[in-house]
Amino acid sequence: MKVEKISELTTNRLSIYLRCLNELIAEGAKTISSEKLAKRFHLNSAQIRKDLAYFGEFGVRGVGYYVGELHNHLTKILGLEKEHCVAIIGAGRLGTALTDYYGFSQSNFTVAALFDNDEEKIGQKVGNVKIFDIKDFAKVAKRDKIDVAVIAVPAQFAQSVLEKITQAGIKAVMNFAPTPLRVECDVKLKTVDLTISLESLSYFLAHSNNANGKNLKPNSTERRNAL
Amino acid sequence: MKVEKISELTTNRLSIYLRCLNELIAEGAKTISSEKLAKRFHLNSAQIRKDLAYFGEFGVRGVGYYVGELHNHLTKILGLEKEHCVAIIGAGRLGTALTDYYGFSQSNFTVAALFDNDEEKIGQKVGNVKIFDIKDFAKVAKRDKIDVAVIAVPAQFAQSVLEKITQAGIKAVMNFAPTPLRVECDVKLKTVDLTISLESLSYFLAHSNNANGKNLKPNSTERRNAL
DNA sequence: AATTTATGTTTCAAGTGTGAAACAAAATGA
DNA sequence: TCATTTTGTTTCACACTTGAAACATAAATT
Repeated sequence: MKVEKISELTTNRLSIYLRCLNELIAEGAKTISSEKLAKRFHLNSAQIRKDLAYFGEFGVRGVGYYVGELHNHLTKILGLEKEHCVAIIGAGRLGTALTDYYGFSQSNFTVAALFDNDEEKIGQKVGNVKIFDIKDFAKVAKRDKIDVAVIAVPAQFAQSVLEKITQAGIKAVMNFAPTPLRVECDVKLKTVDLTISLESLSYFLAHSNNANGKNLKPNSTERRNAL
Repeated sequence: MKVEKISELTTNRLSIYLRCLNELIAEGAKTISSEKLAKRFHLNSAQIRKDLAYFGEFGVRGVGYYVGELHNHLTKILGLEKEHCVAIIGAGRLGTALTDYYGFSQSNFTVAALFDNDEEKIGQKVGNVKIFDIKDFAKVAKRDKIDVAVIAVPAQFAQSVLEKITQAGIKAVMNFAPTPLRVECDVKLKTVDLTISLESLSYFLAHSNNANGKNLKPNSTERRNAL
């Protein structure tokens, strides 16, 4: 385990770099310099080098980075060389939608199980994924080697679901319930709050008078989100 | 239009406060002090007062805030007193899932139209929402008074879709395509990148050795996302 | 009228992230 | 061998957010 603390913004950028490399590989590029990478994908070359330098010396001075090699390094750094098994808790609209969301299947994340407390739903299937009783979470999670959980239940149940799954040993959780959750520090929680995002758009619409001229500078918080 | 620049983190917190007030209203509370609000919902009382003070004097010294009144103020500030009409571009899995996602219908956001370029899909319906040809976006958006667009198309088409909808006058866009997009400054773009979030979880799993003791301090970036 | 409560407002220190600049080191090519 | 390219690394200034502290102000209560 690396002891230096690496900012999440840094690791988010690693994801971006990996995507860029995928494009370059598809084009057959062999090497790329930080400068060219930055130019092409609207990034910052100094930051690319700094981000990568946290994890080792992957480049060759005078040459740049070997595309395939760097891709492998980033894949390893991000832990994407192994398959991750995902459980989705909540077999409602959002949960079932996420179950066959191409974004999961495309990458190294496989949805292995759905959970709900509705007896009508338990035992049914969404695509190939079976719906289990949330009471059996610990057992099923262990059996199916679940290492990532997605919370897609109504806000009022989210905290208790979170506690249940962390007690079962899950260390990585993505939360779609529009409520802040509290977790112990050895558990990683990512909350995706669509309500806040929508209301943020609404705020913008309410406070922008569309009279001012356009300009192309992207706004800074969006830049942070995007990179 | 307020001229002071208000941080997006501030407006995100306004959304949180609004949720808290909804709970309090449901319980029949009439007034609440910033201190009690903070204690109960794990917020910071000084920050609550500061955030609210950007927009006016809503509290009563010696009393606190009148719950219903503050709720109304926040609703207005966030522009949630009017209905917003949402168009979703991309009638794939994610797009159709979002279409009947309760999170949209519950609030003041109504999905008014779906768009796609697949002739098989055009003309069909998802729930009550009709799927239109993306070529007709400008026309339909004007007719149905669309003011928010959601991009749910594959990454490689996202930028061109974005340009099409901004040319039609849309000023608020939520992007689910896993790619950074460039917009003009008078357009608000929120990118929700589930891939980055997942890979961030993967990174955490790859770099945490689960040997260290637990502690309850929430990690700072999650706190920022949640509040 | 005096006390209490709690907001509105300002100020400040601490932490974090960004991006520019400078430069040594290493590899390539002429 | 020498010049060029580009990384790896350090340093610095700038900006932003947070949260604490201090205090005046206003309302309510005794």
